[in-house]
Amino acid sequence: MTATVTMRQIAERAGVSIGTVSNVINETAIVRPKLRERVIEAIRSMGYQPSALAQGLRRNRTNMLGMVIPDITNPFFPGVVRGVEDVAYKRSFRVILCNADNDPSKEASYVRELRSYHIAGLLIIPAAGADIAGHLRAYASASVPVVCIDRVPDGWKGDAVLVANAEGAYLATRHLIQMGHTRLAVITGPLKLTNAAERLKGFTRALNEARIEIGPEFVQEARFDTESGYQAALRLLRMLPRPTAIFACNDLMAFGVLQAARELSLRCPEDLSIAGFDSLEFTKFTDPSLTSVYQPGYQLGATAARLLLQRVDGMRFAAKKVLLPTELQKRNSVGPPNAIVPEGVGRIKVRERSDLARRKQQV
Amino acid sequence: MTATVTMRQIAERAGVSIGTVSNVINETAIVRPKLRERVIEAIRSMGYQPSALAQGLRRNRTNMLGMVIPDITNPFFPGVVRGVEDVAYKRSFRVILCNADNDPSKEASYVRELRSYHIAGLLIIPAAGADIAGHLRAYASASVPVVCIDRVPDGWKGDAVLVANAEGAYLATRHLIQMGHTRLAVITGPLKLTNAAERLKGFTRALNEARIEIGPEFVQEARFDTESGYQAALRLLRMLPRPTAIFACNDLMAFGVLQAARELSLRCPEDLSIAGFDSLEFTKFTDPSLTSVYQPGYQLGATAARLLLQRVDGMRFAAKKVLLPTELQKRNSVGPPNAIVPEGVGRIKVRERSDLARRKQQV
DNA sequence: TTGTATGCGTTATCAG
DNA sequence: CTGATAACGCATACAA
Repeated sequence: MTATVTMRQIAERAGVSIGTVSNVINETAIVRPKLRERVIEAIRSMGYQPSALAQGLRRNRTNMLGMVIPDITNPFFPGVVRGVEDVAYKRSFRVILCNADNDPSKEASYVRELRSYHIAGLLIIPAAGADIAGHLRAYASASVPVVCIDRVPDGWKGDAVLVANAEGAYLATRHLIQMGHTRLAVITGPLKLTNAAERLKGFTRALNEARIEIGPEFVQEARFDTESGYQAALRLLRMLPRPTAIFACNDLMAFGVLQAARELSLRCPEDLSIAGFDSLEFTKFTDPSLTSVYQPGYQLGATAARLLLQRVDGMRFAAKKVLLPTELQKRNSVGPPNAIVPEGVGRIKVRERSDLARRKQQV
Repeated sequence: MTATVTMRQIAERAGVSIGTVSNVINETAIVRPKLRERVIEAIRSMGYQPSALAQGLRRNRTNMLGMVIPDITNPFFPGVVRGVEDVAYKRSFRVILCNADNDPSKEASYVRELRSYHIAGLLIIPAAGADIAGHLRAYASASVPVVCIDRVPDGWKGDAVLVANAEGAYLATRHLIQMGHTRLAVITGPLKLTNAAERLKGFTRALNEARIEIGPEFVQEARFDTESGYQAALRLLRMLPRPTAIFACNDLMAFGVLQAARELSLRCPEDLSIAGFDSLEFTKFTDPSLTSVYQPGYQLGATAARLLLQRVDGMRFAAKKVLLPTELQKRNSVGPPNAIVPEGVGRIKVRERSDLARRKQQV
């Protein structure tokens, strides 16, 4: 039942006024060294810690950042969260993490509610089909900055940090084409998401450049998770003729494709080439290891947090749209169609450095 | 520059006193229907939302839960966090997520600081070597409940939700022994962590029961990450005679073993059997798929959150130590030593249901 | 049943 | 430089 120690008690102990204590703590005025010492000593000995609540109420702003994400169990997001948190921590900001669970109403409720905490800023990876832009503008009009990550809701004109989705998808698709594939299929994410739409664009551009045409049934929309990727792959692989290569627009769905291929006894890459997007740590351990487009999750979060904190610091500049590069990482799930794997194209044996270590170094 | 709307404005708009508004919101007194309607209408039309800060300050408690974890990018933890968050959300509690980064001082600083937010309760997965029990007791003496998850710091006598670590390790080891292995090695987590120590105990017990003795060099301590697992595996696999089976005390380290084996051109399971712990979603996609001890991460978090909220609700009972069951999941990384894989023991082909779906269903 | 007034722990403004 | 004192937005005891 230790009562929390307040400024008042510090003031009494140090024999000064409460205002002086505040001045010492916030260096908001010069305090005579003698008093200053006494105050500091009192704070130390009594283990005083300012109430973040009272501070927030008074200052009308806290040191909390809100972060709303679709689902922390999607393995792409932890890295993003970590990037945010590391940057925030260094600047003494804390993160309230909210899983919108891909549910627009839950997302809206989080976004609305976070305002009541007087957060200093909001980071959001918008859910599919969410009509959230209005809520976000409410922040702007209360001068609480918002930065969108990874995707952008309809009608969003503010800051955003994204990756080169179209470019990455283009590279992956071109790679498949260069390996000789012409019957290519794609499994997209929910096309309402800007990143999913962009990836499809990249895929299509590569096809157009190579003058390859595919039927609409070779474009399957799924939900960025393993299960829906698996289902989509089953649909594709039961078609006749079936595709010789599938570009899955994220790794989870690519895993689903892997699983479907395995069940249908299709060898990868001999019978089916698979490329993914994300290049998660695990892609190098799958059977076969997965060729995938790397996107810098940690950097995405860290960059967004830095941008947000600039706004929090009051910096004014035109809405920024930061685009982080993607990069095709070739592994073993892609090969020529229906052919013996040529010498040297097969197993790639690399000792990769831990991605996290690499990413953190770049912060 | 929309000023936030306060109770006072609602009161004016509805033509009542601020106290009445409060009474309507909190149902803390019966309000005449007519006034009540006016207040509710005012709240709706003005988009009023109570300040969580002011409420917290006044009530001396918020609806935030603190959650301190070692590192969200360790793929075991997101499920735990998700379990916590789902339970918390349903009860209208929010989660402040803190990555201690396996750094005891960062952990301590988070734990100390969270108090200043007047959180309703604290959930913590303690870091290795952290002398945090004292800080946690400070919560108890301020009657803020604390529940430890997955591990327990030295000297912790309070609530905890753990898994049957020793039992799981015992099962995995016995399985290896039953396959005929006698030169078994183990790669443990940091032995200061109770869960790591428990897993080693289970391993040892299985060995003792089978009257198998191994040299101390076959017990390698690592850090629960892929890299340290990889290094430990290299040390083990360069020994003569080398182990025919390695039990890695979590899946990340098992992936490291897989990588080391691959580099040394050892076939798994023919030349080396590998068992892990966690049974992450990905274990079924690795090459070969990984035999591993499943621990219910989502349930771990959900259970801990429920226990914590009972305390938050003021329930009094003796400190509880909840033990969730573990379960050996056999896949393809374990086989008999130096032998042809017998018929039927080899490839396992199952269409497993998504773990997340299963876990959520159990909430 | 409703209104008024006080205080939660700070910060910030002003006299002194 | 330092000490009172008034908010910040809300809950609550008490008066009406």
